[in-house]
Amino acid sequence: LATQTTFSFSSFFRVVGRSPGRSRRRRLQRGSSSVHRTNRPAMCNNSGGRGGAMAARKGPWTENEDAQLVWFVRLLGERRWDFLAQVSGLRRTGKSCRLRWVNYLHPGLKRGRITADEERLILSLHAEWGSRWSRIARKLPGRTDNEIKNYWRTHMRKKAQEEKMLAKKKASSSPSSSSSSTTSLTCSASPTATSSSAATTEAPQESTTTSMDDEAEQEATTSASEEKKAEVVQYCSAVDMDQLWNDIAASESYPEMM
DNA sequence: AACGCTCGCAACCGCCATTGC
DNA sequence: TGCAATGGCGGTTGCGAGCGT
Repeated sequence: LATQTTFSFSSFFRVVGRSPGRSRRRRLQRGSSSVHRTNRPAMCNNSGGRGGAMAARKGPWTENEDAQLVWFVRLLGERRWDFLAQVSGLRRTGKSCRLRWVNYLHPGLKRGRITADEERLILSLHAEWGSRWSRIARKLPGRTDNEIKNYWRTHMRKKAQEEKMLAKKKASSSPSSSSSSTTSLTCSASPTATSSSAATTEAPQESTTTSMDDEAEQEATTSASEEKKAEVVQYCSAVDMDQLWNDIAASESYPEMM
């Protein structure tokens, strides 16, 4: 069980002591097979990796993982995701941590349905920029590129279906049909957008898919990691975070000190 | 109640640009 | 200047909920 500790205090200082950024580590995600295309809770090997590095977890995030990630992001800031993933003890890749934070945990996120205004904006921006989702997302505060992308896919699917229907109708009816029928679809509010007030409501934190293994494991390790967290807090609160990063940067000059 | 279908969304993958040694 | 690490981005997948039959 000791090897499965959710937070490794010693590794924190070991890593802080050396370079948090550029470890001579092989890329985690490259070259991994596409077999694991699943959201199921699963442990899956990374290709390569440091000596003794644990396999990165995949699948849905648990509440504990979320809490841990939030805690460490607040501590270290929204940067150096790979480092954060290492020191947090989360058995996730930096990419995964970043994604989770950006798409789900970020405090500025607006939950709820896309409003009619937002939809109009998305449509116009998409017409202008195409599938530049992150760019579009920047124009919609509180919305993520993933969210907009998903919305657009659904929207376009609907649109495609409706246009198919219209085309069928046209084909079956006389050729002299009315002309304005198709255009109303693109820029009007979708049926879903009518309840625009829903956007402001705080979505309940999902507690969904915590597997039995996870629960048992987390229960066993939570208290221990809490203690360790407290120690880290003590360490980190004693130092200004900029100071901390400066220290880390300075330590990078002596990578083999540890 | 059981089944199948659709939708919404979280999370993954691979590619690529950037950064730093 | 080249290479490796990292992060950002767009595309894709699969699960679960909701709904109709």
